[in-house]
Amino acid sequence: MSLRHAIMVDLWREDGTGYEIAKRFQEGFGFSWKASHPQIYTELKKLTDLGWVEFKKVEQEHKPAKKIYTLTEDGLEALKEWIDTPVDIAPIRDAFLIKMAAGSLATPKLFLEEVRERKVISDEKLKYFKKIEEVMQKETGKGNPEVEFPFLSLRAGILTFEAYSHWFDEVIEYLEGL
Amino acid sequence: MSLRHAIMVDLWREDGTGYEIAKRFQEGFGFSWKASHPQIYTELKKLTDLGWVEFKKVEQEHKPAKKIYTLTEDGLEALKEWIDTPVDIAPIRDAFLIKMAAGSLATPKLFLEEVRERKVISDEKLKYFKKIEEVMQKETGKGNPEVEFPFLSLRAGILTFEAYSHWFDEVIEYLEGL
DNA sequence: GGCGTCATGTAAAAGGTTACATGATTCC
DNA sequence: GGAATCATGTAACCTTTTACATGACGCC
Repeated sequence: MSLRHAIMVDLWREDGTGYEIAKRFQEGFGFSWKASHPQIYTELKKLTDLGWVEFKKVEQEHKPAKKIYTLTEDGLEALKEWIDTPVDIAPIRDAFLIKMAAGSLATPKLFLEEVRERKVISDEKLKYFKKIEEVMQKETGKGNPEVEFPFLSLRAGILTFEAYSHWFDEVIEYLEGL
Repeated sequence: MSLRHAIMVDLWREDGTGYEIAKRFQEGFGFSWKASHPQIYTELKKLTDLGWVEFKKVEQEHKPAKKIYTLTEDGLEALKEWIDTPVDIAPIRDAFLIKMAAGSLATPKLFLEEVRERKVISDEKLKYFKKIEEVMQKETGKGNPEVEFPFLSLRAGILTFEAYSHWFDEVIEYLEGL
């Protein structure tokens, strides 16, 4: 049940509508979670029933009304409790690694194309992360845990995407030499 | 629907019972997929109905009868087709990264403990991967695609777990200095 | 006229986990 | 006596995705 807590952390950092949360999550939410909008609306309703979040309805002209959600005191307590409880290690489920293991069954040209595309996308993400890193390092509040922890979370993304980048190079080198 | 293809790749590499496939998958199946036994038995039934795998029933003394599954010709064709079709990039869903982003809400002692435990487990896995790597490098058939592709798949595991190892060091250094 | 953005949701289907069920053997 | 290994499966539940549904505005 980590979606619940991912939403709570997101709201803890900044209030927002379901729509805004969904947008942040589609881009990977601080590089750590992915979720779609129906999932988020459903979970926000459950969290409201629990009293862990609450919302203010805001009418808008020329736009549909929106609900701005906030984490409650109870929600913050529940979140702290969750953070102090160890979580399971995330299972690896990457279909591309299955394909790699059976790469000898692939049409080499198509496979090389897919690898190259992946490297481009992966490197773009890495570049984006590094840009954020730079901004964070210049930020006032350096040394402040509320800046340092998200920074470390970002570092996980940077280090893993750097690893991917090197891996793609190894794969491309092999495929080009075939 | 990657579980299906993960099972097919597994059977393509070596015939086996549902029980054996489940065992390999619990350990991460070549570091790329995780699945539980009810899921595998269910999928094997579907694959049998499709004619993509078949089994021989083998009676055993002092042990329950077992079904040894094999990939069929049709199954191999379907697998090749899948491999030539690009797959989506795997979403990141790591609850621990959520916790990291909100680490300032944690009880430092408990958090540091969890990170240290994770580093130990992660480094053990890395050591295990590196042992396999060594064995593979000495293997006859070096240069053979059926050895090289699984090797590259393993390399993905090694590079990402090395990245994790460095990341844990960064995190531990910060937490110890708090 | 169609697409993208803002903004909410419901419903059905697919994918995955956990609990239940059985039963013999071997090892501590 | 209890736990682990081998070997199969079903059923209930939870999680996630995809499709459906609505509606106004601005842009090309």
